[in-house]
Amino acid sequence: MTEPVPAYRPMGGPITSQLQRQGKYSAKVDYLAGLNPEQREAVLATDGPLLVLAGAGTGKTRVLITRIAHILLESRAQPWEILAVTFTNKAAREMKVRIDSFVKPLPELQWMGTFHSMSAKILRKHAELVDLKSTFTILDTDDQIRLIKQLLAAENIDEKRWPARQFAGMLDAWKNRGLQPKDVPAADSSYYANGKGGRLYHDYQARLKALNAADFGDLLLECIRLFRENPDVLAEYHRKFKYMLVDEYQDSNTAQYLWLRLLAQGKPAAEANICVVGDDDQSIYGWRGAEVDNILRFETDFPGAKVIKLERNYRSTANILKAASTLIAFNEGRLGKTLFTDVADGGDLVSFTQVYDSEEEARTIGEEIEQFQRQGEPLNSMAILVRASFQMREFEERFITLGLNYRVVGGPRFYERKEIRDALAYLRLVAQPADDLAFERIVNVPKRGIGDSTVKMLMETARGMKVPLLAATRMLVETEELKPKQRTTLRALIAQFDDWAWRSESLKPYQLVENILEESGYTDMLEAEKSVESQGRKENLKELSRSMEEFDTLGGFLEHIALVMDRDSADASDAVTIMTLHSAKGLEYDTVFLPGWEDGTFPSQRSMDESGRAGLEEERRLGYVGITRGRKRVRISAAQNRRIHGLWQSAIPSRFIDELPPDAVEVTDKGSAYGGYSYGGGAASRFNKADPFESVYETPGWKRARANQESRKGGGPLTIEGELVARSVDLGGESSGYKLGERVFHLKFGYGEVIQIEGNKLTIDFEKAGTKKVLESFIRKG
DNA sequence: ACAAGCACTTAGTCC
DNA sequence: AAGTGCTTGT
Repeated sequence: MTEPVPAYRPMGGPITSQLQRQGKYSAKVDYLAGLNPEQREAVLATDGPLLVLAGAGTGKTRVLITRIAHILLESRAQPWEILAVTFTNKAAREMKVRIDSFVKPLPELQWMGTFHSMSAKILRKHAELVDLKSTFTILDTDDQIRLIKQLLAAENIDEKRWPARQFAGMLDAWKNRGLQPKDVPAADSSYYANGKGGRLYHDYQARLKALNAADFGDLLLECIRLFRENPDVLAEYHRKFKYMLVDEYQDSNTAQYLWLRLLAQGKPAAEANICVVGDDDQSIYGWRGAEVDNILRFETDFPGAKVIKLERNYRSTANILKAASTLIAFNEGRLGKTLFTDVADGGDLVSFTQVYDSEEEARTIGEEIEQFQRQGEPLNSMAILVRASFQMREFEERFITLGLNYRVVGGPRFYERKEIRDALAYLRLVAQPADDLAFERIVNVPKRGIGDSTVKMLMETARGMKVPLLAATRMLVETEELKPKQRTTLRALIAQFDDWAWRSESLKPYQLVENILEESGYTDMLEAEKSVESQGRKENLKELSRSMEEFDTLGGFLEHIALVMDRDSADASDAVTIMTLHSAKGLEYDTVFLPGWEDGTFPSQRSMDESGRAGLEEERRLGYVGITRGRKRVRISAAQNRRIHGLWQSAIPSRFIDELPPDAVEVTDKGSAYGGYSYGGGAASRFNKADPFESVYETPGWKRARANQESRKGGGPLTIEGELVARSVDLGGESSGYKLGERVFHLKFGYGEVIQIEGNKLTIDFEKAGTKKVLESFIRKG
């Protein structure tokens, strides 16, 4: 394994220019120096399949980058012949930047990016082979939901009983598993809306084609279909990609796995130049369909694959590593890596603090941050990592009062704001006249007097003539069918769009959007509002236009926003970072705060309810990810009281606290003075057998999950049975389960008497609350 | 066509 | 506590 190290190539001089002329690269530094033997081996083993199991902070990214640099410097491949897939755009961007410090000239790695963006790129080239045009729109979750709602309405499916979100979730799961409509198992497809699930999927796909659109899942799925149905296209990419690298392989789902395998098939499995890097202990996307099994079976898929483990941690102190290792050891079925460090000094103990409520938590952390700041620590070296984004607000509010500079990563998203989405809808419709979802969104924004009935007429015409809404409108305004007022309005709107489309050829995207906002009356609408909010909206739109300046084409910009939903990445100011544990993966900070370690919040109750033990283990890995982000200091806290859905709930510290090693953790309890739950034995309390939550698997959530699983095993598709029962309860209509004059009880309004029945809606004269119209499902017999 | 008011829901993590 | 979507009133 000690292969000879290539000689250091000096920079500058005639050699470099000669290399450059040949399209070759030279090293800026001795890039192999400083790598440990395992890392070096992982860099040099360029040919044949390679699995790198890299624990947190073991220099995984460095290995990937050095490996790419090595391939380029050895002239084994050109930049465009290297496919490097990451899971986040952040990771891709970071790698591009870091490669700059190794190699010159800066190679243009056009095939480095997320699975989704690489797939989109391939799909645009061959769109017509999967019934799309190369200008297809990428739908986000919001568009997806609206589309599903339309389908549900068309099928007369009650959206109350069968929420669109639920179907979106199922669609997502199918697509993550690489299933086309025809592949969906019968049990799955019969689950939703009394067996309409499968057909809805089919209809949904048909609608996407009509809209010339693809959702996130399609980007991969349609790419897979493209490869399968067009061997010649696939062969083209086999020839193209000489080396493939995959980061965070433990997070790949089945569709991504299939996608990769198709691309790797250009050579016999044992000769495929594919390198995957991952850490089973950091698998935190199971809910998104990630299959840890992918990493476990790599050696089977690629026989003779070399496996290299990276276990030497360069990031954290011994105490932090000990805390993380002890916690993760509670999981079963690991590949079993053990992180170690050479540094003798253990460093600061990991701290655990209990506070009274989330407000005090924000206050305490704010004070600590200010203290570190006074000691000369830059704010950039500190981060607060939360389980769920609703926890962020409290910190933001506190930091605003303190005047503490902070930055939120992946919080309330810029591109999901209403005004931004409106502006984007205008742009989408200009770029893509078949984008009916965009048309519907803006046809009456700002208000033009185009109401539901007019829109309905447009939609009927569009459906009848099988053309997009914009085209249907274009025709309708030439007839007598519309009322004069609407006809004039729509005719003007069409003319505007034609004009914008024309101008989009010559104007830069940011100029176009400014014109559109001005001419559509959107800016005037905000002016007229005069509210504090509308001021902020105008600011956001300016920000949008600014962020568009770097784009030369409208299509390029729209692609960017669909796939790259992160914002102000270029903010250079010194600020504390607030983000979720999920988006923190791959990052590191000197000081890391981990608030909200309360049972139910973290580990999340829903995760445990839905996925039982597997869910709990994924939460534990999330904890492991959180702790291992810290270089010098990790400060965990838990609130005794937290407000959830506007109600105060008391909470006990996370069970994970009990799984931390007592000798690496220091416990300070700020909350006990207020009474309430008093935390007993510090990190050592896991030895206290009297603790009712001592066993992880006896908590209410776990019991519930287990009960669910039992019933599932019980036989037959649980879902059909469950549904049939539910339906027989209220076949609704006139045969409501209630009679006029009957005494009933409502959770919120108390007792009352039924005075009118319309289907599942009952009018009830409540004793205290007066007469209300209430859904049947919210009352019970009194 | 649109605004206001009300009942009911919602807050899990991301490309 | 804040947001959605439905119903009612203008």
